[in-house]
Amino acid sequence: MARTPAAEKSADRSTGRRRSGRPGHDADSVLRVAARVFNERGYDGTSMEDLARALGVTKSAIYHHVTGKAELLRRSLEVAMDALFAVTREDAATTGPAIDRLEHVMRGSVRVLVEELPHVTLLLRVRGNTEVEKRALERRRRFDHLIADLVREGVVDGDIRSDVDPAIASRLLFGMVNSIVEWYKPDRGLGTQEVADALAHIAFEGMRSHRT
Amino acid sequence: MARTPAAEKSADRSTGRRRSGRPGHDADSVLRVAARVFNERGYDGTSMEDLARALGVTKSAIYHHVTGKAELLRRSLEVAMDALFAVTREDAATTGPAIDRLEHVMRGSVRVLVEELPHVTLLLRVRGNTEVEKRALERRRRFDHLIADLVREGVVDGDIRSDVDPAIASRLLFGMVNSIVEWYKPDRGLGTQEVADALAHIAFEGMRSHRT
DNA sequence: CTGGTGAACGAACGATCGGTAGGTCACCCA
DNA sequence: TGGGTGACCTACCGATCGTTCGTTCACCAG
Repeated sequence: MARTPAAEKSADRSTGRRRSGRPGHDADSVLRVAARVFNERGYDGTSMEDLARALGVTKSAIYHHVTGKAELLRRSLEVAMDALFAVTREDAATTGPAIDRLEHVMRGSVRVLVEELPHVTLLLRVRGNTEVEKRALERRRRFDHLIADLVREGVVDGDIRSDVDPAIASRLLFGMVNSIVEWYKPDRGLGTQEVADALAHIAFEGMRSHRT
Repeated sequence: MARTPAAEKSADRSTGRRRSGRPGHDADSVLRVAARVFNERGYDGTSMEDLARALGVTKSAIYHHVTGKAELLRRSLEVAMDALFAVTREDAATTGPAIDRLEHVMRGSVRVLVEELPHVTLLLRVRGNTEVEKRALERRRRFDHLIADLVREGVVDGDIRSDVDPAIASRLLFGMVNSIVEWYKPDRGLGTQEVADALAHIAFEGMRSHRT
């Protein structure tokens, strides 16, 4: 089990400070690579060998940084959920008309989704087989309820059309948001703003053009 | 490895004709169960043992009906893609204004998605690691291009607003459609029609209510 | 140049993976 | 009543899985 030269190395942390000890990966760089590989091959389809190869180290070296495969998944899902819930606690998400709060959460979700693409992608593919996944799904459900409540409020306010079931509408809405992970490529020139604008346009005004 | 009593048995085929030989599963009933279990645990997360347990037979019995795990996936994905492409060949999908053809394909996709839920769900989770998955992704890409073309045509016709990039719009649109597999439950009273109507409403007219 | 520290090493573990070989069982029809 | 047929069984294979063990390596501060 030899180390291969073509391997992803850990960039120095944000601070230029060098650490003591033998240089190499730390827990964060392992997590970052793991999330990427999990997305490429699927969590179950990724072996610790696959991870080790992507890291340029042997399998056993990974266990120096994390307790096991499940912890890598857990930490990745936590990063994603923490970022999403942070959006729902921002001022613009808690004050003002419901429809504006909804738009803020939508746009914030797009931002988080782009910034933490690998982690959020992983989150959206979780099926709930293990205990770790069940906990993540639980949190996701709370997030979804929050969205559905906003839509319901918007209908009561008269800002959102009442001829579509809020439960269905909120699901379709965030189905559209979440689908971004399926095609968004960070290095394609397309920015968060453009995606969020297109999303908000379609979601609130629709695609049909109303000629004057 | 004993057979358990609580097992899903093959219903007789559409024709009441009894087959000769020992009663039990056939290739179709195995495929149906496999697709369901693949969705519950993920393809990679599903062992042939898991399948055998769900079928109420031993692992080796499965190989009497199919050549292996990969064939089960291949056949499931083919069912899904065949059904989706069938929609694009219907009259209403090939004649008339682009925006109407687009709506027809959207509604048809919802119908297929509900009718072949397990197979389509599996299709939408494919990552392209094996050769079988790569072929399915190739077909999906052709389908997506077809949609994008319809949106572009609709813009040219003046029926679809031109202030959103057709490439982004078509992706968001079918992201919304495809997200249905994440929450739709056939036994919940919610029909294809209601979902398709809500979808068409949001997609074309948007969620905002325009008071008179 | 030495001791502390952090990272990575080779070798192996028990379990489980997808798949195979060859015989057995249960049903229908003649 | 006995073929023919289709479904299923037990027993096992080599490979790979996630994980653990004890040791070794590379760097920095003193």
